[in-house]
Amino acid sequence: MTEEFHSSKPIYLQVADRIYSSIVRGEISHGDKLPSVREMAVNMGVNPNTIQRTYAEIEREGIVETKRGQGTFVKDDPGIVSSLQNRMKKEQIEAFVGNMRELGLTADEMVEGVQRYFMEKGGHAE
Amino acid sequence: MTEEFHSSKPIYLQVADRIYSSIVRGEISHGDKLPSVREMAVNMGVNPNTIQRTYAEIEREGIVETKRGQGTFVKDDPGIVSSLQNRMKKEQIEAFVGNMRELGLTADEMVEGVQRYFMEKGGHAE
Amino acid sequence: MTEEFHSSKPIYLQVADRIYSSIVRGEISHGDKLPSVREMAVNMGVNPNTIQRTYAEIEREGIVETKRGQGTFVKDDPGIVSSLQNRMKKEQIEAFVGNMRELGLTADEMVEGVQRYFMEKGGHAE
Amino acid sequence: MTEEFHSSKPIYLQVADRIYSSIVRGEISHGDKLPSVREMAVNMGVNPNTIQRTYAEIEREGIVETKRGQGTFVKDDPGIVSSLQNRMKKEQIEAFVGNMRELGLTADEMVEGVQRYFMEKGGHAE
DNA sequence: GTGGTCTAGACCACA
DNA sequence: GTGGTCTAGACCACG
Repeated sequence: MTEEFHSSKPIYLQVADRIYSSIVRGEISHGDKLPSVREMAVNMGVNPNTIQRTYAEIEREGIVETKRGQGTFVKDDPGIVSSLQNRMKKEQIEAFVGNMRELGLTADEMVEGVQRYFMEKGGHAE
Repeated sequence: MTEEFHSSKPIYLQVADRIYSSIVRGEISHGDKLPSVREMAVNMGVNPNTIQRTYAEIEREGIVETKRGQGTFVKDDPGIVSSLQNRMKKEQIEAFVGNMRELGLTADEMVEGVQRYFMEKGGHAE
Repeated sequence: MTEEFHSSKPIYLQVADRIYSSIVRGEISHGDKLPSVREMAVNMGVNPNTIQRTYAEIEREGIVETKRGQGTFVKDDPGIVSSLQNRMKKEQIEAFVGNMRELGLTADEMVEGVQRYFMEKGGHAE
Repeated sequence: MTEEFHSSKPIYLQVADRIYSSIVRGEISHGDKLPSVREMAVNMGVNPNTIQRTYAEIEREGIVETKRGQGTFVKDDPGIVSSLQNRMKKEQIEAFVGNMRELGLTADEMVEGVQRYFMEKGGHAE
């Protein structure tokens, strides 16, 4: 099940993003074990070193902890999910607002822009 | 007036963003001449090679054209501004929605998130 | 009574440190029997293999001896405690002085640093 | 000028320690450029990837910043040296006190231990 | 089995 | 030239 990576963002960060998404979506829960480095490497079709780097990164960010000889686990803290979601949500909004502001847009125009996006897509509420 | 560039985005693209902002905000109009590569390089405190690359990039995107021996000019097309703004706006919104969707958020939650951002900031209109 | 181990130091050495502490503090005396590997493993909440390794290590260091079929005992030598304490103390001081010297600090500054540490902690004598 | 690394601590962290020492001792000042990754790798007799990791680590710790295409520089902040020294000094003292306390030693005994160390070494004030 | 480190050598974008 | 990423393959300590 090899995957592909397109963005210019480093693969090890793209993998981190996927893991974050899985956690936020509830596909992985607090306390769960992540696949081993080697296993994940095979799944993703990348080198184990790349996954190693991913795991080191998300551990540094405090989302995950490694238990020696046992593996890498999502921190067993029930608040980790909402905390992570809020953090990522905030980051996205701030980036979005900052960029739109540079285009000379007002708050109302930003909100309206997002609303219109969904209207034009019709009932595409996935 | 040396500036500083911190983002991980390449400097030459950050410079392009600034130029786009200036155009969209009306500080530069269609048909206007951009500063020479060397002049801009001094203003920005970066290497002329970097500005060269910026100009090549925004020319490639069709925003600007080079007249030999005269310099680089914003295309003398009255619609260029709104066209540029619309394109960038659309890009921002699509990226934003895509990212937020990955966090498992609904359309309503996205809109609400942006609105709340401005409420919490209060009269912080910069 | 499961415990937790955070330090980057190997768990089997952390367990050894605890045993050394117990001996030096007099909680265990020369000639005393240590808990069995399995018992200790349960107490510490770690794998028996890990304790096995701990016992091998402290035996190798001459603090403990294994009597076949009977268990692991602290050597029945009255001088073992002060000897162990002196050795560990010396190791700590040498490491400390070496590290501080690398920071360009003088002997006086080292002594003063330790003294000040306790002053600032005030009556925080645990 | 190949060097050797003995400690069980990873090489990339030992290199970091050396750089920190150089900064604290004033051999490198704020704003100075560090040797390039490749150059340092040759000096230290290790693989460039290892140095890369060192540089990434000390950048993450805020001691150093990289200017794209130019190199890695000690942050141009006059307070960086004393700040770094204080941080490392504090770390050393806390570790030392913690370890000595585990040996059942009192504050006075710790101070005395360090003082005696220097006395026995005689006028060995390097 | 697990994660962590290291080497070798390659390729890339950036300035 | 610089730092950053990635692969391939190896070795290690730990549990």
